[in-house]
Amino acid sequence: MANRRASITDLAKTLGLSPSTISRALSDHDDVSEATKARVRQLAEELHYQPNQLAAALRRGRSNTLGVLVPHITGHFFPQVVHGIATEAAKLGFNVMICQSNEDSRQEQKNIDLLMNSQVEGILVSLANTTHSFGHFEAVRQQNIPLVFFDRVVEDFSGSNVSAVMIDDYQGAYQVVTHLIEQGCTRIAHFTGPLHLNIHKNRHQGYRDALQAHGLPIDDELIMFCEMSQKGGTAAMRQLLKLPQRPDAVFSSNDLAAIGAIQAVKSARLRVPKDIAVVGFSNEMFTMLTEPMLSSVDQRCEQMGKTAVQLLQKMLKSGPNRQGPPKPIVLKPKLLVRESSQKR
Amino acid sequence: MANRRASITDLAKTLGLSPSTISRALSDHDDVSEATKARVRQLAEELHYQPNQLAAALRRGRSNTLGVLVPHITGHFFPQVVHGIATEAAKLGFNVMICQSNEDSRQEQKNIDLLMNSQVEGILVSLANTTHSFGHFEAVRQQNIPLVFFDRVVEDFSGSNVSAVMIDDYQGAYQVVTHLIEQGCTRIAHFTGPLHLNIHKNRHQGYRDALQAHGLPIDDELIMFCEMSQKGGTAAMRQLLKLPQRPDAVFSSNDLAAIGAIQAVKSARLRVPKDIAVVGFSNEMFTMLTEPMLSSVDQRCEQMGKTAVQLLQKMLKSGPNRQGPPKPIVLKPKLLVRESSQKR
DNA sequence: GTGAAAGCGCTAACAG
DNA sequence: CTGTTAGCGCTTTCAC
Repeated sequence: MANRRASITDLAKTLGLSPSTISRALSDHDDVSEATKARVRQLAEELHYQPNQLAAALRRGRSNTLGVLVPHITGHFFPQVVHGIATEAAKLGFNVMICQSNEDSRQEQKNIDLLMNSQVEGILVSLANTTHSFGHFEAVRQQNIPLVFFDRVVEDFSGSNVSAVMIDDYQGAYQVVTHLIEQGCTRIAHFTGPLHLNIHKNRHQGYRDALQAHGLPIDDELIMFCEMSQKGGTAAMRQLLKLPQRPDAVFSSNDLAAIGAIQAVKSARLRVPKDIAVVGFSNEMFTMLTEPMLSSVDQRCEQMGKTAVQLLQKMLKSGPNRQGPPKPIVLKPKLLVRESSQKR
Repeated sequence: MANRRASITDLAKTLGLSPSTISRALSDHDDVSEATKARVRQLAEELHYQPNQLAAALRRGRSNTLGVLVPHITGHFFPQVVHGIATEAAKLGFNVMICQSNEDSRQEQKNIDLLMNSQVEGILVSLANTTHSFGHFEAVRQQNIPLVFFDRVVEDFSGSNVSAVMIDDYQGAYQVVTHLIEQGCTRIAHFTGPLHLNIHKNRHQGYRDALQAHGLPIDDELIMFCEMSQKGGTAAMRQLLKLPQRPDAVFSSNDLAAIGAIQAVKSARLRVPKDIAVVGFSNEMFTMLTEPMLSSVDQRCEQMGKTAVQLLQKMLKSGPNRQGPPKPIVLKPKLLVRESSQKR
């Protein structure tokens, strides 16, 4: 019963015209008479004609589709970025095909192949955290398909059609610590995850440099390598509270651990921010819900998605023969000061 | 410089074989000799041959792609569902094309067209909240493209290839209220949004029926039509606390308003759950972060996505000529009792 | 202003 | 086991 859709050939036959004319009329080509266009359009309407993008794409060699590959679509960050990507892509007239690597390098590779097979015109990728070799991007580079890494990028993978969008974690951390110092804090602790991950490395460096720039010592005692979860934050804070001289502030590399810290402070009958100020990182939705509300750093997730698409389009437009690869774009993060770090 | 990809024709020429043989070899067809297959595969490997899905899809008449249309990819619910969809689709060998309606009926319509033009094999939709007419789904139905609505469904839109996946809001609400009653609560308030929205209507009805089933009166004073935000919840709670006889529990139709209620209770120097028990709805991530942790109802978002894809595949397999439309699937929600509603 | 013809890359029926 | 042929639906020269 499959009601086959009307094709250009069908329209052509019905109107006694040639397929070429129909095609031209539908794409509002200049050299088709208005009269003909009108007839064609009307019949198309009547028959609910739907152009077959597959065929058009095949013929044109352009699919009008962008490929997106993210580790997953859960949590806070990736959905937001994907939202930014989808929105911007739609605005520029691209379709979007989305794949998840599930943090698995093997799946990442398969999905890259899949996207290339699907003839996407460009690819946006955030790396799986298990990815350490980049052979699968070699093919993309060779085919000169524009490739934009975002957030989790390959630093030493360049090419005339490869670029990246990141957020300046260093800068964000630096701002946080400066802000805490301005609030009068002098013993500022830092919660961080493993430093082989870029985000932690950079945030940590921002922390150190900001302290030094303001003439404050770096006290290893105050640097906690902890699991960046609520529990991890609570545990780390408990330990800090046992120090002979406890800290007067905590900068946590994410919001979850910051919340954990706040809870530990509270249950030790101390107050945030009076006794200990706390700042997180990422501006998760729940930062507005805690008591006190948590200061944090906004990562401009949506902006990142949007920027990545724009960058891709720029590469698409200029073609691969421009002067050198496009410069990576580094977004400025935004410190949001809320109750948890405002002493007065 | 665009390094054109190797095509089947290229392989054929190089090996002195016909395209058909190459095609068959690559798809591991039975009637190609192992020797030939080996040669073909090796050359394909060497040349980094990538099959052109567009061409294959056009020829086969099957694109292997599912279309997804959601209001947006933000917040908690939709990203989760999309994640479920993407994961299950990948498992079943489908690509996924994702569009956002931005809660706009007009965009919804355009995106439906887009998906159909892209020759998707099936469509998964959650309606924009501004959609009140359904003409744009008419075309989908006529073309017999399997269509699955999820969460926000069209109730009176049926067809041999149309179905739906929902969650049983009524049941969830009923469970909540029963649980509160079992905790000894007798004056249970309800925060709800406008009742023309299905989710609110059903949750509200579950509330009423559970009260009645346990012989408790329905007190209009305790039913608060409020903005379902944190602020809205706080405001509503403040009002309730002014009543001569205040409630001993609140069932909020979402988590955000529930958090607001908790904050109001706390700042009135009353205790949750001792004085007033609170339960939300949706099991947002932040329910684990509040003090006390918020009891809520899990909507099985990922499961919903997964189920929707499975349902779609079933329709795809059985074809449009089965006996009647597939039955809508109603998922059972899961009450999660946490601190905010446990009296002992 | 319109038509004829060719072909994007692949697959499937049919023939040997 | 392999090749020939035809064509999915569309666009785009090139003619008229």
